[in-house]
Amino acid sequence: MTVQIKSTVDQNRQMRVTISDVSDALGLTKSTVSRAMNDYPDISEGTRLKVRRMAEKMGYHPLSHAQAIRTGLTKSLGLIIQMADHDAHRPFLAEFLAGLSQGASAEGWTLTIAASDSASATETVFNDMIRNRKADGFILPRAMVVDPRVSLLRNAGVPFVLFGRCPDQTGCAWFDVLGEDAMADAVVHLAKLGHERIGFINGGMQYTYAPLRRDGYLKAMQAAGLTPAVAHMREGAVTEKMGAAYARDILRRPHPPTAIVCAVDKAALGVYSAAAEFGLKIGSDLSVISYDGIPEGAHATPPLSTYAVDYTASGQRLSALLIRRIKGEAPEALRETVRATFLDRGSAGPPRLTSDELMRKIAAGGQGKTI
Amino acid sequence: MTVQIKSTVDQNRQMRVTISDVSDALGLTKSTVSRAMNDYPDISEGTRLKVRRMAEKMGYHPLSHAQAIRTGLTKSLGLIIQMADHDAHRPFLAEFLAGLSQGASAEGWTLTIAASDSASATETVFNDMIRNRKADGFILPRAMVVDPRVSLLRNAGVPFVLFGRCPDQTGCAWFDVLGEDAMADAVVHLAKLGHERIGFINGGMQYTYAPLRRDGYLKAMQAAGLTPAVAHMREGAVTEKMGAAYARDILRRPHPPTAIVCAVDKAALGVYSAAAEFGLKIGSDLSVISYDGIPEGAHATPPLSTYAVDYTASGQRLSALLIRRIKGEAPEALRETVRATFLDRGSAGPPRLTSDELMRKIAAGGQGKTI
DNA sequence: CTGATCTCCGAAACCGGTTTCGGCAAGAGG
DNA sequence: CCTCTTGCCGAAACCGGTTTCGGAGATCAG
Repeated sequence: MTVQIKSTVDQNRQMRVTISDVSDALGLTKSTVSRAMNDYPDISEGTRLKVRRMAEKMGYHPLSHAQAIRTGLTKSLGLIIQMADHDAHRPFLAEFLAGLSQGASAEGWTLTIAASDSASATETVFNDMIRNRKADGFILPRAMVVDPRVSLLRNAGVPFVLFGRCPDQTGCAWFDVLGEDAMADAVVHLAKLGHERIGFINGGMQYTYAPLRRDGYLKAMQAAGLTPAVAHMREGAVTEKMGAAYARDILRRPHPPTAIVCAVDKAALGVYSAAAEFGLKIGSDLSVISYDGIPEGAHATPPLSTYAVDYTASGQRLSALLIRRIKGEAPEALRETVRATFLDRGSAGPPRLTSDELMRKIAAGGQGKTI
Repeated sequence: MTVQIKSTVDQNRQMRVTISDVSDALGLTKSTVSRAMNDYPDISEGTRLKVRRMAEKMGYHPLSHAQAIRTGLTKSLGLIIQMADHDAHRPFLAEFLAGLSQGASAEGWTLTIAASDSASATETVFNDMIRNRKADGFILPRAMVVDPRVSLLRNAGVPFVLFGRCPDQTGCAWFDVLGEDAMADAVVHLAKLGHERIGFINGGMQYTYAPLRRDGYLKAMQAAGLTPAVAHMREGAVTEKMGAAYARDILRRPHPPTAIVCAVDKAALGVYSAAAEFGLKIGSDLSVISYDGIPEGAHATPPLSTYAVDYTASGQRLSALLIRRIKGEAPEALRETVRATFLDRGSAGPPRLTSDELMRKIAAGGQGKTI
């Protein structure tokens, strides 16, 4: 039974070149080679080079598990996927993972992942991975306003990097996309087109991005001399269904907006279907600008104008930052933000209808579609 | 700089209970404890129990990295995500990963993942992970008719498990869902409803599931006394767009089918849009039964009747099988298949139109929608 | 009662690295 | 010329486990 495995292991064992192979080839000791590889100061430049070259030539890569038992570092990054989360980010999971893994393997690190169904399970999984040294640090996707993961890790003294910013910044490193700038740009864009009543549908308020995007929207409205109407603002839409419900709600108000900014693409697609119910044409009767860059947006009619996030690149940066964090850099030095890129695709145009025309159309369309 | 990390490691180090702690507590040696934990035959039942109990009580879990340097086994499963693949399986990635990670952690193993953009990159990534012992075995999603991953791993003597069956079965363990049975059931179901002309749109022919599902369709057609028409069969549709194109193509033929079986949900959604173009009502003018169980199917109108796959459960089984494979069980003993579960949701009903009526409707609808 | 066999465990080597300690030789200073 | 550093490296311990080897004590056959 075990024979088969043994032979496999032996095969690989023969193939592998160990530190002793390198030291023997050079007439040095293991310790010298080790220190040369790890840039110890008490190794002369000459031997450091000799060792490096020989290691390269022989194809020597130190076995991370062997290093781990002494150093305590596995050279692996941990990611825990919370299945309880709504699937708003699922479409990007593959890209995100690819980015993370690329960023990790660029430095010779690996990505270890686990999943959990509930918040309490998440805690267990974290503790388990920490205790058994499955990962040297963690990537925390979707920073939350109250984030139990942060307190747990901060508390345990384990390095981590957030995807998204953090209210209590102490000890937090992060990477984030400036959603507030995107929302502000969207308002400016729409204002330039001539829109005056611009609505806003925000995403999940438990995430830190939501208040930021709302502030971006509000600031830009004020800067453009427009008054944001409470009647035109909603929050908590992370699915198409919720987006549609909020859009219907907003559009039925007395002086409906001619444009709606969405914090999340899924919600924007909901706006599309609400508009369809009312017989409104997106891009002329009602303009929409959104945020995320999900593939479905490109296939909608008209294609959704949106501020797209590069999730692959984000993953890469997060891995890079986390590795530096694990290596000891201060969290304050490990905070990066980038701007989303605007994809102007046709769901935003100059307003065509007056307030009254819009109201009439909505009233008429709304009747036909009452469920 | 390093101080912070050191303290962290030290903290964890204090917390961890090592094998020596256990052996000291019992007045035994490390070697005895080790053998007791690993069920060596030369340990008496009494001490084995004493050791086990003390280990449990003290919370001792052997450090997998420490074991790895002697045994060569990391206790981690590898998964390489091919980004070049079309995104037909992306919606399930999260569920699949959750299943894999659950199956792994149930045995105290972990899941290490990497991504690659191209087929050649995949080979590099595999070799890298094998050489550096990042994983003891691999899960290969989406078995292909000609699968370079299989030859690579077979060749390197590294254990693996396929998601999907394999033409050259030597040394292959697998888990698969019986797509052929689902396709056959779909045909039977439609035939019972009264359909006689049933079309078939297959998925990507590079995957092993495609020929299987086609055979399932063909066999059931013959068994039902129906003649499958070449004009009503297409293959290679893995996206909504392709499904729509093929459906248009099939429906424009002289005697169009009253029902279409799809090997992939995405393609079925394409059939929906093609039907809409022709003014055909799904579920009455045109029936559709598909396979996969993607969430979008439930939200389509009418909801898509489909044979759903439980990707979480599949992942769990795959992990379990791979672990047993790594532990030395013969691949022949590690082959499992399950049936998909039919979700009868309303996209399949009795045929309403005669062949001529259908043709007329299609001809009329087709003109209005020419692009 | 003795010798052979079997059970069960301890001692020590080992896996592949890292890290501490100490010492040799060359260079600096007096 | 002699001492004191300093630079550089080897020897050996160590990390947390596994595995080989051998031997003490119990059991059994003669």
